Amino acid sequence: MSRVVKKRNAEASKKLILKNAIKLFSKKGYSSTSLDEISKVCDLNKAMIFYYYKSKQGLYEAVIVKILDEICDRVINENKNHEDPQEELNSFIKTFASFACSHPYLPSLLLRELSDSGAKIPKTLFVHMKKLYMLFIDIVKRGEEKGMFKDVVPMVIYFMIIGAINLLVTTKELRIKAYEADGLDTCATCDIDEISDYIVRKIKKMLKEQ
Amino acid sequence: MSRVVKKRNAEASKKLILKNAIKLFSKKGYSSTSLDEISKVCDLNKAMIFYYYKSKQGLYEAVIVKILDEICDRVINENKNHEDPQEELNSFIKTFASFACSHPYLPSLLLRELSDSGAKIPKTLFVHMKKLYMLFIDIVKRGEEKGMFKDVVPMVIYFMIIGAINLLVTTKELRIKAYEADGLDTCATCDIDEISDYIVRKIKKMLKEQ
Amino acid sequence: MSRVVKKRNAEASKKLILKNAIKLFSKKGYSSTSLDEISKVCDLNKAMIFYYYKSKQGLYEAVIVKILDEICDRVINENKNHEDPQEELNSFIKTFASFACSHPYLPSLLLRELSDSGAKIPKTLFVHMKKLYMLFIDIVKRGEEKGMFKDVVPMVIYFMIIGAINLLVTTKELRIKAYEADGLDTCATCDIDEISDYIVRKIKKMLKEQ
Amino acid sequence: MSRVVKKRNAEASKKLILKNAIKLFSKKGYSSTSLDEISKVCDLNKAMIFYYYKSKQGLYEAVIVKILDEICDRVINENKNHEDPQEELNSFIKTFASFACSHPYLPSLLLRELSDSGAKIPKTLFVHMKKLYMLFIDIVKRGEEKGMFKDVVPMVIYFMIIGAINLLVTTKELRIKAYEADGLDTCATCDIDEISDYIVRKIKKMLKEQ
DNA sequence: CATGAATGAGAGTTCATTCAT
DNA sequence: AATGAATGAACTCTCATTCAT
Repeated sequence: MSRVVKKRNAEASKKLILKNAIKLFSKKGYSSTSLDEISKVCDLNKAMIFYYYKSKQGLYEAVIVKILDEICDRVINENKNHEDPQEELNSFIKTFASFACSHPYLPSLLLRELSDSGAKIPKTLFVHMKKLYMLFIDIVKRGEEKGMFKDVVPMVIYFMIIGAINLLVTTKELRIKAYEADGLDTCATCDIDEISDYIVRKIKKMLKEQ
Repeated sequence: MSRVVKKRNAEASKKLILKNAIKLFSKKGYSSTSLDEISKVCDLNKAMIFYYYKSKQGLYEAVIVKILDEICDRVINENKNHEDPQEELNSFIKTFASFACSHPYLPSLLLRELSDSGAKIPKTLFVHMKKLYMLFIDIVKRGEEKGMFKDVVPMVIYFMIIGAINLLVTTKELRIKAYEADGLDTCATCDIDEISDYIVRKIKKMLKEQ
Repeated sequence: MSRVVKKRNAEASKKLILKNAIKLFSKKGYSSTSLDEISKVCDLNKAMIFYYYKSKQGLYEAVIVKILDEICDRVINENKNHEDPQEELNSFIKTFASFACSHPYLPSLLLRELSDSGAKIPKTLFVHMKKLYMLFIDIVKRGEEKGMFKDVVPMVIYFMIIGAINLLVTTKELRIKAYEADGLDTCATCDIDEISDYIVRKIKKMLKEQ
Repeated sequence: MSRVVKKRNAEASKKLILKNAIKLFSKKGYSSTSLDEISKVCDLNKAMIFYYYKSKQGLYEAVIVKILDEICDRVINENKNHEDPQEELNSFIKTFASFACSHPYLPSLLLRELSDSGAKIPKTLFVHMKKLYMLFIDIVKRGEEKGMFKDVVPMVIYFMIIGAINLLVTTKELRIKAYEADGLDTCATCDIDEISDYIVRKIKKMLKEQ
């Protein structure tokens, strides 16, 4: 009956749980991820999850808040350096793309949550999702005022951008497989910078006057 | 102990299960949908699902194949009437959008599957997903050959189109809520025809030679 | 990581735990009361319960001993003033009833313990329960010797008295509800003095010689 | 991986579960009884309990209804033979006592439920408990009308009777132990008939005029 | 074809208890 | 004397799956 007692470092344990929860929830979705698994990966007792996050739902919300806060912060930060709305828009796209690529859980979580018949999304998530969209709206507004963007329906353009990037990131492996198997043109070898440059160029063309 | 045995022909029961499975899997996702629920909605015994579809996974694949086949057939059918690649592309977008709107399970399923760290997607599904994309590639190719489209990376454009439409359809309720709550510009009142017209216009602008 | 250590003298903390344990065990029973809850109500760390009372069972026994000691002391004290066995019996009944009423945990605990297939009752508890009964036997004996009580089987009479009082106290709310709902005659408005006067009168009639 | 499939007799399994649930809930109370234990005793899979009774609470209510219905039926049945309220009262007491003795779970369950801070008792239980009390009230009423009973507060008398009998039944083992250990007069050797005869005699004396 | 009884594995959650600090 | 981190076992409940009828 050897009872090995662990670390005893609250902050570390709490963070460890969150880190692994992000990974697993993104990979497998909410219901398919079990707390058993999370705790095993953390090498911590399952009860610790309840100790720190009250419930599975509580942990999940912590995960979402963490991820969305990070991407928002990053976008805001990058845009400090730009004054021109066009440049801001470019920066928005590139920042989002590179973040999505290096944190591939963001796209899957976003897609999964948004596809979960949206209306039931918990408030926390809702609020945090809005934040990112509002950053986008803001850029668009300023662009329109300066006469740089024409005929913009921000919701649709926003979904074109993040929809495409999200899908490109989450399907990466799949696209490689399809290319190897059937020689299908799936952009298998493009890296994220090429892709986001392309998107930037296309969106620019789309929004410019005339 | 009177046991009432329903007499229904086999085909009918099998179809009934598939129909309700489509509804429920789309609404709640794979793991959150229980076979108990599906069988109750069908007013059929749970064991029948195994009889016809072998397993939960088997039923799920049948669901996906059904949906993807339907959308492919629809796209092909609509395009019989067009000769011009630009018109074909427009038709592709509009057909997909209107189908997605009237079969709102398609977008959620597509997003969910694609966000499920794609590599594990079963072969059947894989094959069927490719079919739709190949229809798209085909249109693009012909457009390029005729010099109508320039600078096209089909995978990215494809994901822009279906990414945006999928997100717009699945977030419908959410966008209405956000509009009512905060007056946010979420395209809440646009109908799908306006939206797909807008997308058609923007994509056209994007692809036309300078 | 500032850790605020409460300074309270040991006795105070120990008593505080006992006090709240009495309340909670009586209200919800042994298994439905959690040490978490007790410690939260005390605003003390859960581990302190183990520090002072070794285990949940240990705390529970302390609770019971405390209660039974109190009621015994009270009965003994009140009877100092009486010489006549009949008056002592009356006093026993009234003291028990008024104590039960003002410490409503006594009846529930007694009933619960006695209904817990008695044989497993721990020794401490056993000893303390006997004490009260022996006070009763003593009164009866003297009454019989003086020829005042006839045909007394003390165990049965004892259970009639404390059985009735316990049930009346623990069912108070229930009886009010039943009266309000169905106009049932449940003695809903009687106060404890009327009731114990009635019991005294009836027991007297029961025991007096022909 | 030997999977032994059992009986396949619905009625039998359902009854078996109820039977063992009665035993265990009475012996250990609601929260201390685990469904694991019940299913093991039945040699049936735990899930069967949910299959037949939906939840632990559901099973518990079934248990209570069963017991209370049985005692009510028995009382009603025995009283068919009597016309005189005094005889009916005697019969009520004796029937209750002998039933309690041969179904010792009744007293513990009654005591436990009534001691559980009555107000939270579920409706089903509430209704069934009332039924027995109303049978009692009825007898008393007729006795008073015929001038046979005087000065009756039915709730108190009722609780004296069932309180005493319940306690005598549940403490049987305890009383024997106390007698053997300390020679205490605990009515250890009396059988239930002697006891109920004694109660009948005492209650009669209590209620008669003069 | 269809049913309902039965199962086993695992889910989220609670809780008494221990121990380093 | 007091704390909070950590544990393991148990609990209620769900679910995909099987099988006799």
